[in-house]
Amino acid sequence: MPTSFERLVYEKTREIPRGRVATYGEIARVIGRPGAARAVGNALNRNPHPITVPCHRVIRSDMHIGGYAKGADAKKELLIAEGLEIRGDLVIGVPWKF
DNA sequence: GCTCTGACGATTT
DNA sequence: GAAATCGCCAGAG
Repeated sequence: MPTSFERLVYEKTREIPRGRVATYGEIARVIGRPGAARAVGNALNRNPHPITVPCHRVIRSDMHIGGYAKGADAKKELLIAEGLEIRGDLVIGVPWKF
């Protein structure tokens, strides 16, 4: 069951519009836990709402693809399908500002 | 480019 | 319940 911390993570992640991306650090910051980027990744890793939470739009602060529960490759495809460009492990996109 | 260390919350032991 | 371990990380060296 989701904790309050996880709920906040999912809530913010859901606000990311199609074609935009956000970083783990950004999310950690807006939910009031700056520096807890790892905890955010942990929450998304056990994403209990794969349908409503587009966790594939969350990438690393250096614009790298990072990881993905279903495989980084699938994450790339999803981002490409939303109109983003991926070069190697780099995501060429506009970071979403909460 | 890589490796090491730090920081945070969840899970496991 | 406390300590150890893990994770889709971040920043410095």
